This record gives sequence, structure tokens and C-alpha cells, in this order.
Amino acid sequence: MKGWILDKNPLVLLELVERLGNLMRAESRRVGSEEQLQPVHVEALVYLSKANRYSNTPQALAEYVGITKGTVSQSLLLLDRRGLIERYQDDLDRRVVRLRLSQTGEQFLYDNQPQHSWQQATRNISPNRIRNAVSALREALTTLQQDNEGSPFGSCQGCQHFERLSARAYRCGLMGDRLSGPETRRICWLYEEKGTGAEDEDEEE
Amino acid sequence: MKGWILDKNPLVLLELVERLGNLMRAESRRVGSEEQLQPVHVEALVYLSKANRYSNTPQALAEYVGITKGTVSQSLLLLDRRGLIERYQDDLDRRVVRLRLSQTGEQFLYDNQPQHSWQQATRNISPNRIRNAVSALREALTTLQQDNEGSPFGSCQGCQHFERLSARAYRCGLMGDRLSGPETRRICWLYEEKGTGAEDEDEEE
DNA sequence: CTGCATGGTATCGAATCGAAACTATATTTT
DNA sequence: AAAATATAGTTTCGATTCGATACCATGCAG
Repeated sequence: MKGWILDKNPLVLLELVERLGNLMRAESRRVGSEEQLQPVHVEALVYLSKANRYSNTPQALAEYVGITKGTVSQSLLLLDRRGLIERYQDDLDRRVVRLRLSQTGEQFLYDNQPQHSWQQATRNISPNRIRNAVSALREALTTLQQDNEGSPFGSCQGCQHFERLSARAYRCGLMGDRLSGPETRRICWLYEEKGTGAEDEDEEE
Repeated sequence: MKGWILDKNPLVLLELVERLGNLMRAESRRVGSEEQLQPVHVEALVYLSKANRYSNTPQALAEYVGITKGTVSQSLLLLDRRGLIERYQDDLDRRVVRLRLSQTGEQFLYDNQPQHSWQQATRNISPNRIRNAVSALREALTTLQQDNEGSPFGSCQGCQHFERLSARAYRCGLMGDRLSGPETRRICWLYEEKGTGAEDEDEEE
């Protein structure tokens, strides 16, 4: 048994992350209960409100919420029946389905504000402390994703494919598209850490 | 410049917390799959390994994981059948059921180490940054719990009922029991924030 | 054309989940 | 002390998620 007290213990941090995660999940449950939506449905809507053009597909969503594509397909069916999202085919690859929030979906998020309680809860935390916490958790997330070789999910800043063409013009080097300023802040599952290269290469034995 | 303006945005922090939560949940799923256990079962085992004498009940567990007592009852039934936990009646109040990990349960956690990947992921984060992150998240948690009037869940340090009798003797002022050193570090759902507490300063790196 | 990979859907059984009814023990009121 | 109420858990029910698997359609390589 580890006899560590103190806030420096990573396990204390894990404890907090899990508890906060549980509470926000409960919040999603509360928000969705009125519309008969499960937490995962609310999460999906929130995700879609934040995903960029490469990441608004069932597969990306499945990776993001950590469930299988079959299950996601079910959830999307439900959300579609309720008119909260729209599904349409991709032009180039007709296998892929693209997703977007419908007007009703946008309205739902606007009315219910799943993130409101979090904003309230963090209103008195100084920007500095937020930034420090973000920094630490981001590092944990990056390492965790590398270890599990799961999909990254990040936004353009910090992505190795991100290119700045001029003051206000950006570009994704991987896909070749030009990106608007706001789009560079959305969630992308093609994200790859701008590593120094020789950091943690796969060393098998 | 390493810092990015948006890092100060609480929503970025929420995003990280939720993603880390999802990943750890997936980790629980992975850990439990071998024994046919659902994530919530693994979470319950981990909780029981950390709960103090006032918090090893179905009700506390239900509050902690954020599901209803009926559902928890089901899960406990399953864990009992598998021999991972033991249930016994409380002496004073015969309505309450006390829970503890069985030998098999302890062994299961020891063998599978649900927290291992987290420990790995945070191994390179300096104690200072951990402490800062803990401080920020703890404040968010406290406020969130107050707003939702949910149960607190904390450990003795920082609890207003905590009394230090001598160098190594402690006491819970609410329940009146003397507590061992290790016990003061376990999870307690009677926790109540010490009203006028110490303010933590911001530390930059 | 053929074979194979990939994105998504359909189906099925197992299990969670909340709600509500229910039991048993405690506590408060009358 | 009896009655009313509160509390801790269990049980039951129907709805839903979930993973696994099979399946379908499109893309792609040879």
C-alpha cells in the first residue's frame, strides 16, 4: 500500500478527473432526461457541435466516445429520428456518412447548455490556474493516447500538419485544405502531436 | 510562445476532463473484459479499495458512481456471486449493509492495476504541476457539488470534522471515532469543506 | 473482373439503467 | 406505546445501451 499523502500524488488527480467526469455524465443525464436522451446522446450532440470537417463521421464519434461503431450507428439512428441531427453522404467517398446538428439540435444545446454547470463551477478559478491545469492534463492525455495507441483528437494548434499561410490563413498539410480561423479550433481526429520526432519511438523488445 | 490564449478557457479544461474520463472508462472496460466485468463493476471495486469505514455502503457507492441504488444493488449482487466482494450487516443499524473487497477482489485489483496506465501517463509530470492541477480541479469539484447539492466525497485533510489529537492520533468530530493515519487518507462521503480554508497560490513554471 | 479493405448498418443476446413498488429497520410524532 | 414517517436495500419491470457478429455497399489494387 502506498503511503503517499499530498496533492502531488497523480492518483489524487485521477480521483478528481474521474469524479468530475462522473458528475458531468450525471449532468448529461439530467439535461437529456427531458427529451428522453441518454448521456451518450447528449455527448454525441456536444461532440458534433465541436467537430471539424474531417471528424463529423460515425467512426470518429465512435472513437471519441469509446464505444463500437455498431452502437454509435444505433444512437445516430435515434438522434436522426428525433430530428436532432442530419446525415448526408460524402461526395468523394460514398461509403462515408457525414453528420451535422440540425436546427433543432443546435436549439437543444442552446436551450439546455450541458456545459453551463461547469462554467459556473469554474467561474472563480483564475485563468492562470486553469492554464496550469490544462497543461498538466494535456500532457497526461497525450501520453495516455500514445500508450493506448488510440486516436489522438486535438485541434490545430499543436498538430504537426498545421500550417500558417499568412496572418489569417491556415492550412491542413495532411488533407491539403485551407482552413478558416474558427475551424482551426474545432476537434479533429487526424491530430498528430507536433513531436520533436525522436522522443518516444516505438521500442519493442 | 508555449502558452495559447485558449488554454485559459474553462471549456478546454472540461474537454480534457471528459476525454480523460472516457479513456479511463475504456481502460476499465478493457481491464474488466477478461472477467466479464462491466466498467461500473471495476469502478466499484476500485472505490471499495479506497473507501473509509463510513463510506463502504451501497448508498455511498451509488452516490459516488452517480447511478441509482437499485442499479447498484444489482451490480453488488453480481460482484458477490463472483466472490469479489463480501457483504455483511452493520451492528448498530441493521438496515445498512457494509461492503468490503474479498481476497479475490484484492487480488483482481492487484493483478489488473486499473490505474496503471494513468500512472504511466503522468510519470513525467512534475509534482508541482500535479499539485496545481489538483488544486484547480478540486475547486471545480467543490463548487460543482455545492451547486448540484450532491454528496461531497473527500478525505480528512480539508474536512471540517477532522481533528488532530496528537502527532499521530486523529479523530472525526462528526462521528466521534478515532482514526488511524492511513484511514484519514481514504474516501469519505461525510466530507465537508472546511469553510475558511487556505488559498493556494499560483505557481508558474 | 476478382479479391480484399473499409465505412456503415442490422440483428441478437446480455447487461445497465431509472422508476417504482416493496421489505425491514430506525426515528419521530402523537 | 402506537402510529406515522424516514431511511437503507432489494426486487421487478420495461426501455435502452452495449459488444459481437454478420452483412451490405463502395473504394481500390492487381
